[in-house]
Amino acid sequence: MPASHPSSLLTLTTYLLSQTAKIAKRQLDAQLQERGMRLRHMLVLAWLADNGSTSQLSLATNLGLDPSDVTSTIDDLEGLKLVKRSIDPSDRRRKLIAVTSRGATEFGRLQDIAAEISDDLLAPLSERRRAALQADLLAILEG
Amino acid sequence: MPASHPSSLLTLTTYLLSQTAKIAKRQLDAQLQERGMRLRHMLVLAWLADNGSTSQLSLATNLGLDPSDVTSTIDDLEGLKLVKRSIDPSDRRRKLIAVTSRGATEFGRLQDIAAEISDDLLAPLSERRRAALQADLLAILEG
DNA sequence: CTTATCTCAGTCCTACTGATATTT
DNA sequence: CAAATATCAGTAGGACTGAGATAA
Repeated sequence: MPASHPSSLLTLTTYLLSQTAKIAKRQLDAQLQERGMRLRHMLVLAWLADNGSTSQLSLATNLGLDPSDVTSTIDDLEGLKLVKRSIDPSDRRRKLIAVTSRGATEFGRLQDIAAEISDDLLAPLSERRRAALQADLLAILEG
Repeated sequence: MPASHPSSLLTLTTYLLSQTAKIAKRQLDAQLQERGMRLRHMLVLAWLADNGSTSQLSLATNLGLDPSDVTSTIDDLEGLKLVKRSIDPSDRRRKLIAVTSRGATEFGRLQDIAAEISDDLLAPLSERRRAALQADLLAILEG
């Protein structure tokens, strides 16, 4: 965490983006760590919650993770009883990863935690500006 | 680079922040790499351009870098003839780091490059919205 | 036989730690 | 002697690579 910022970078929106993102990331990481997880574990849970069971490879490609990292991430989540591996009957090379009910409620908590961190961070902005920020970032990501 | 995003995270502003920041970071990193640098080298150049000569430790604390990393970063910059070390006469433990004239012009180029990346990324937004985004992010960082 | 999926061991790179030299 | 600054060697951890195992 920088104690100050080079003022010639403060006009650079991308610098500001990186700095604010870093703050949010750290806070969420800290919370996740207390639960034996990291960002990628939450990413996987989110994907599964949204899209249902999928193979590990599809998790890797969709989430931009390395397949070998997915293996260990699923290992961890399975150890926490948050997901479950099962062999895809239609292609027995694949393992279908599914969230357990415990995993679903845990992901719900993680969402709450993340939303709270987000709210805290955005506290200096009015409701209206938060919505605008949200929309703008989405537009950038899609652009 | 994720091929898609878990839709339940798209409502999370901090997630969007992280994703957009990641894109910008990658692009800048790629440009810097072609010049034998990384983000921290640019950070150091920016700080020195703004604040004049300082010790390595002050660079470390102000920029949130590890002192041992500052050593190697300055080594690199010195190798590129962009900065110069000299012993602080008033405290001979300290080394004062100063940008060379070549370092100053190089930092100018880096600013241009970074501004271009920033502009490209923000292209989907109107001028007005970009200004608002800029202001909002600053407000968050100060908050 | 070739390809796809998952796993694992090993490698590379980065960040950090601890120790040292020098000066205050 | 104790504290501050810079350096460097070593360590720990993460990300990625390549090869192996199983199945299609």
